[in-house]
Amino acid sequence: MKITTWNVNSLTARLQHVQDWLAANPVDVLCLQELKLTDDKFPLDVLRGIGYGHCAVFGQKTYNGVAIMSRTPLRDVVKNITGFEDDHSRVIAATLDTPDGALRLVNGYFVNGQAPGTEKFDYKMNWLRGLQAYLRDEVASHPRLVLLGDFNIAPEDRDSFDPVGLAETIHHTTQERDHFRQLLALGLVDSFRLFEQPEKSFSWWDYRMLGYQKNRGLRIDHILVTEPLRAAVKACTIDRVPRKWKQPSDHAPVTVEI
DNA sequence: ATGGCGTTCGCGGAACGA
Repeated sequence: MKITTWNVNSLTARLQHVQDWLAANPVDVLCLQELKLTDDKFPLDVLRGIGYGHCAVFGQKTYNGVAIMSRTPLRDVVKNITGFEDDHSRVIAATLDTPDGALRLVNGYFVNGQAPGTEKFDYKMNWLRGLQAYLRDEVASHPRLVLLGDFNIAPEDRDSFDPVGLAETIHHTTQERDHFRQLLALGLVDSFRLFEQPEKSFSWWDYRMLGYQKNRGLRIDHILVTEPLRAAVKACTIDRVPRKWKQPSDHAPVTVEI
């Protein structure tokens, strides 16, 4: 079972890349962030045509928007964070039935937060508090749970190309990293760090300043799994190939094999 | 670096991203 997270930075602009990537990487589930389209514009016919006919979609015009695309049926879809009022479409959860039992998927496009001291950063902190409370309940009721998406947090110094120069800036602040650790404390593990990984492994690179070419990136897209799944995780990899394509998303897809 | 680059909306340039 392969499950992928990918911030596509507009599904409209990236639909061909999604199709091309899935043709080469026929994963079981693809979780998308930053759809930047409303539900009625979601290209279900195209995706059904390439084998992903089971889609849970939570779109929004221009900004945000998340979806779970699956080869097999999804059930018990929940949109946004239960108990946290939010105007943005940032979270969608669904259950996938597998031969090994039910798998709860929680796909999130975490708040960016702009910079510490701004209203957007305060929103990020409140949002993270809401997510944590929600996930405490979700983890309790779903032993086999995967939390994945664009976290907009570089959890450790090794997840940034410039941890010294960018210390305490957005994605690197102590407050954001505390929130990441608190998610782990709910009983989740960062699947990427279960394996030996190349140094300077990142999932996002700035479009500007030759960010990708110089590997000036951050690892901010993550796949966390609950403890009962830990032993079942076979691999977690970042695919930099589509970042080299023409007009790419600034994020790379991250895949876990369970 | 207050930059750059890309997407959206909409038709100029602002908002937003990270």
